[in-house]
Amino acid sequence: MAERLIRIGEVARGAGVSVRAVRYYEQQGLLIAERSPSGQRLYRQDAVDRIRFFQQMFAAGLTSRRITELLPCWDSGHTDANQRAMLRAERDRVQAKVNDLQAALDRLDEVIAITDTHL
Amino acid sequence: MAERLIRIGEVARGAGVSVRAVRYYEQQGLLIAERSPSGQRLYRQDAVDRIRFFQQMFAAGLTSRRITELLPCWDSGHTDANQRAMLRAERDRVQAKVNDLQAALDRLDEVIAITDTHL
DNA sequence: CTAAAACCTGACGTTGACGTCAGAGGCAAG
DNA sequence: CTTGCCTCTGACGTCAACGTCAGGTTTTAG
Repeated sequence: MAERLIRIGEVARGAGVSVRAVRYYEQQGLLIAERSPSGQRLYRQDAVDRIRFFQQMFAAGLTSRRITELLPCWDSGHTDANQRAMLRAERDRVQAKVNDLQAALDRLDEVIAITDTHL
Repeated sequence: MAERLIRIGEVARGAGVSVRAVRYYEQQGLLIAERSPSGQRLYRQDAVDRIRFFQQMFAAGLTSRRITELLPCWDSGHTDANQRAMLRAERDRVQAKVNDLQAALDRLDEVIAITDTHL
């Protein structure tokens, strides 16, 4: 059977983002949609997963520009030297951020422990 | 001996931030400075450590407003119920962020491993 | 058939932590 | 004394990922 296409509202609800966000992703070249004869955007089911993936990368601090540059790595599984360098750079950056956050978390836990002592 | 006071440039260099940033912290109520007769800001040595601490909290996603609300917890070691709730909320938020970042990191490592296979 | 709900394209507004520029004063060295 | 760096107070600019509003079309439910 032909693939069932869904409209933007369903995609947004499915991925837990706003309709505006989905349009924004298209504007940034992250997510291309087909169009119905009347001009409405039509998506395949996997658009939901792609958006969830975008959210994950956004949370990791990657910009939409960087994601567009790295999308072929996921879609084709192949990379050039430049993309590999970017991947490693982002990986290292995220790793450093995890370390920073963990340190901050420790300081928060520290003061929580101290103040709880005074109960 | 009386405490040696330093000017804003030295503070900024010591903490690795811009002079503008230090002024901004004062504007947000994070860091109060004495003033010289001519109006220049004068800081104690520990201002550098305080700024490093601010940077750590900023990196963890706390706003300057939230930090001002929680500063007494560090300065006095005492908290009220409201502050304890905020501390735990921030701790949980940071913990969740660490988890998200770790998941993103895993996905990056995943694609790096795959693309390295194709060398 | 009609009204509500969903969709469309601009386009301006928001938030936080600063960057940057303008114009003016302050401070140690030579 | 003047050169040059540091500091001051506004105040507007920046960036990213959307939020929000306006004004109009389309789809759907009854």
